[in-house]
Amino acid sequence: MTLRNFKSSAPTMHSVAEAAGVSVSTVSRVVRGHVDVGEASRARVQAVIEELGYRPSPIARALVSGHSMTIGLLVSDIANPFYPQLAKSVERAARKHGYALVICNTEDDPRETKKHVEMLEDLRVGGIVQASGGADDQALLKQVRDRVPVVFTNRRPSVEPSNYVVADNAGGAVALTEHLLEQGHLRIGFVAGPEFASNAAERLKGFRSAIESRESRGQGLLHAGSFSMESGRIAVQDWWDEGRLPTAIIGVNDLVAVGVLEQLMILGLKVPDDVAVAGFDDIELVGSKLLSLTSVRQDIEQMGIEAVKMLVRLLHSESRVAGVRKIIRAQVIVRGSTSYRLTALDQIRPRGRGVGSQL
Amino acid sequence: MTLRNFKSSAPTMHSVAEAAGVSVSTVSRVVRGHVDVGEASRARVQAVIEELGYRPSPIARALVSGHSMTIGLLVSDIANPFYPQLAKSVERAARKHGYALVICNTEDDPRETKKHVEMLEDLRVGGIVQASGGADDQALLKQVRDRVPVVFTNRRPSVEPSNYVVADNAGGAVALTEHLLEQGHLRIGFVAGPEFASNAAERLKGFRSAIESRESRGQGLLHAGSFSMESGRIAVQDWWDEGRLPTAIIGVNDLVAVGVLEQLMILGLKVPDDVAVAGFDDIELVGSKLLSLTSVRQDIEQMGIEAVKMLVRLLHSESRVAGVRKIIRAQVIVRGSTSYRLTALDQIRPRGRGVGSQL
DNA sequence: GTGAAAGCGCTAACAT
DNA sequence: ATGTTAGCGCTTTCAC
Repeated sequence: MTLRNFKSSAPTMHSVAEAAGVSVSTVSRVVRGHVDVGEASRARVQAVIEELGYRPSPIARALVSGHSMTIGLLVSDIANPFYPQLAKSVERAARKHGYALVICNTEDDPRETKKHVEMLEDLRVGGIVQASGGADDQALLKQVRDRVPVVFTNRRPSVEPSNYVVADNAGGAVALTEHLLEQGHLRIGFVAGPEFASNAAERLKGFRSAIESRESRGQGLLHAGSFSMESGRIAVQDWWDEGRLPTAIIGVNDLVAVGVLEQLMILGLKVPDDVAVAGFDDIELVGSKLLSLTSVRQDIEQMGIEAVKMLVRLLHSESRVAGVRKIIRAQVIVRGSTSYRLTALDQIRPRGRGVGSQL
Repeated sequence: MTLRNFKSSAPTMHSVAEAAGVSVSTVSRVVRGHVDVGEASRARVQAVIEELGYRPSPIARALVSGHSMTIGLLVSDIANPFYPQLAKSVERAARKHGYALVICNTEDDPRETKKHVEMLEDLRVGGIVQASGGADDQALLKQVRDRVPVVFTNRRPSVEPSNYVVADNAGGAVALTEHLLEQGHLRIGFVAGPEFASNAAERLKGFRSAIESRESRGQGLLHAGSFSMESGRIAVQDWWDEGRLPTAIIGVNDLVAVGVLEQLMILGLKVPDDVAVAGFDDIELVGSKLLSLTSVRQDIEQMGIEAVKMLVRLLHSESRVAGVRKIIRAQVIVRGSTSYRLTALDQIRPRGRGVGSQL
């Protein structure tokens, strides 16, 4: 009834304790589900918590414990459709484990990465999922030392030992290239990605090895590029200008492949009749009949789930094990862009070791 | 040199103070750029900070100040291409003001929204950008009371007074419909979105008013739907089955329009010859020559920037003003899907009051 | 089983 | 201009 008892701010542990007639430590125990609490107290505290609508402060918790229940996700470009799909999965999985997600755009710039990681450290994140690693993987690990566990995904890290979950990019590329060879293509073009991105490198490697295998009589053409549509368009135009357009073109990812499709259309060429086209990732869009793009599918959702699972396991294991890896299967989804026999009916060609060694 | 001085953890304000031979308050003043600090001390402290690589703890700051330098962004579905574009812009703008961004997926579910907002409150975010408001706008404002400023965007909130920055959806819809009418279309279909989404409602309203204007001799057809491709496909199929397919179809957003395109293709119909198609948002993808979709562009980047700007202004103004609004111009980007005279050359038809009253 | 007390890294009076 | 002190809301010994 006193005037000074005016505080209308959010209930704290203190106010709960007061209202329940116990000490804050008891409330703390109840909140954390500790065992050493009498039934009577527990019930009373629970009731008060309910009544007051008390919610523990994650900030205070983070300050004292050194951990916020947060995970950081590093992506090069959230506007690239692949990443939102991954982010969605990671967010879901993280939340299932009680973690909130902070997404950071690195733009594949080491300085940006560094700044973001500093911020994540300051936020006392429980762990970091790096989905767009590159040349600075080493620096990242050095920066966080053993303070924050890191799981790489999408792109295999360039440093060992490290924890990662990536798709069998090379295997997928081999399967895809073989599919194209089987279709009778002899001149196959590959629009590559940036060299610092290991997924791009592995896809290229798989392509090369398939082309160079002794059963193959195919010839490979290469064009440098990035992960953008623009990159695909440029490659096609260049090849066209040089008068040596391949009869089949692989984009290092679906965005590039879409760029390829676009430029081919502009040139008045038919897909797959004149040129077959395929990509990687099987992002949602390209499965549409409008594009009907053959693509190497990596289960993006599974990748996100596994990455979080790995991170959480790392978090809970006191020993800072490093070197946990998991390989996700990659399978070729054959669609109209590489096979004109296909109309409504798409085929699936499984592939990849899909083993997942677990140290 | 003592053994116990082993602590290798991150430098704190305390350790900086010690090393610089001053008190923590002085360090705090230096860090915050306070004026009342002697040149000598300031220099010494700066040097030590540099040397130790000290970074202030945002968590401790948040605990004492009640604010983390964070902004929450609520979106219905991060995998919908519109939102990553918005998120990117919001993140950039937020960071420019020193804020980090936390993205939350509400799935247009009030319960999810509520839970996420609770989390954001507990995180002591400086403000919230709600990009997917709906029936629960009222509840959201009630939940945060005056604790956290909220700016609505994309969808105009259903409650007044409130702060928002949205596009001139109705105006854009009118302009788009008029464009279709000018093209000679008399039966125009509109695939609507969920009723709780005001942007969808306003687009429909604009469509209706254009159709019903006295100059128009057009007839409007309506099909209920959501914001998904599926929604567009179903509408087309239904109309087709009923034998009353319009000669022009507007999707409530680009995703729906793409679904429309897809189903038309499956039915073997030509765009724009048999049916013209248009959408809203002008997301990056649909500008591609592959789709060449006519769309009502709202400057997504500008929308994000303005939303953050508004939020920051709200944050800095002690008075909790409510009722700040801004309307973004909407313009019809005419492409091949509604005009077969167009090939490489796209036209722009500006529209919208584009005023932006500013209370 | 429960409480008292120290302290996480800061900011903000209030001294001086 | 600078130092001292009291918290912010919690967890965590350590007593009892």
